Amino acid sequence: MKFSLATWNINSVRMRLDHIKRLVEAHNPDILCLQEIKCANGSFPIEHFQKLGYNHIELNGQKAYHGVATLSRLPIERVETRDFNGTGEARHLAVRLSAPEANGTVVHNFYVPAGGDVPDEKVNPKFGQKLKFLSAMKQWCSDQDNKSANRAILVGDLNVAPLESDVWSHKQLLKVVSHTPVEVEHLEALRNAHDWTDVMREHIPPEEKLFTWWSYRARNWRDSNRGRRLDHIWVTPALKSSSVSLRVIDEARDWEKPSDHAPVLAGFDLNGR
DNA sequence: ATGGCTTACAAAGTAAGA
Repeated sequence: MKFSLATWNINSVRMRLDHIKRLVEAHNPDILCLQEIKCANGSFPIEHFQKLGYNHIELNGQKAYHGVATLSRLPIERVETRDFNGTGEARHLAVRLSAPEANGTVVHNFYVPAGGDVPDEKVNPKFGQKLKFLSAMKQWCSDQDNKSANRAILVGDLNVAPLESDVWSHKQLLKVVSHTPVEVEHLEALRNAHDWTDVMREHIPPEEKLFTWWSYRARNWRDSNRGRRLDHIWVTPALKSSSVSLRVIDEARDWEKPSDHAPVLAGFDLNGR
């Protein structure tokens, strides 16, 4: 069973309908995982996605902030949404691929809290909440049974750039939220808690700079290239060899009134895996 | 100069993103 999946922090789904159409026309992902849809479920533009052929739609939205959506051409079943911080914010959605050949593969769509400006939980509660969210995710992974048999894909805006090559300047970002050592430690502990594979870095060597986000404030995002890799695609050990292609669709960052994140597109082949 | 911009919203200025 082959399929493609795109993950994209869309920064308001209603502002970006043309961009979604453009991504679909150019790359036609079978599954689309969106973050920061910034609308309640009732305001989600379902018809727009149905017209594009996404007839299987699961939402975890909230008004104005955050919110995730998973849209699929392949049949999916909603599994759950989890509130890792107990804040009531919409930051997770899990669905299962219904096809028997998928052997129960689950797709987790995440939007980890950004964490505010100051990387000190004593003066910035949002930073503490981000670390708490990552710790709760880690605990959830540790608690899973049958870790070697679990078939799961975890994608989304994890809001941490773990490697030196995941930011434009490791040295200059050590005290900037998203690349501080304590955040990287939390992300790595989470990854190790289920032995997740960082699919992007399976395809693109860790020596090579790789970004998925560029600030709106740069005069020319491509020339200054002060990016970070905040968006991720991970798989469980059972799916380690299932990822057959990967690309950051950075041209989307050049479209008119873009999201500050670019989509990440991955191809999977579950056959015999 | 990694904040210079962008978004949502009982709507003008806040809050939030990262």
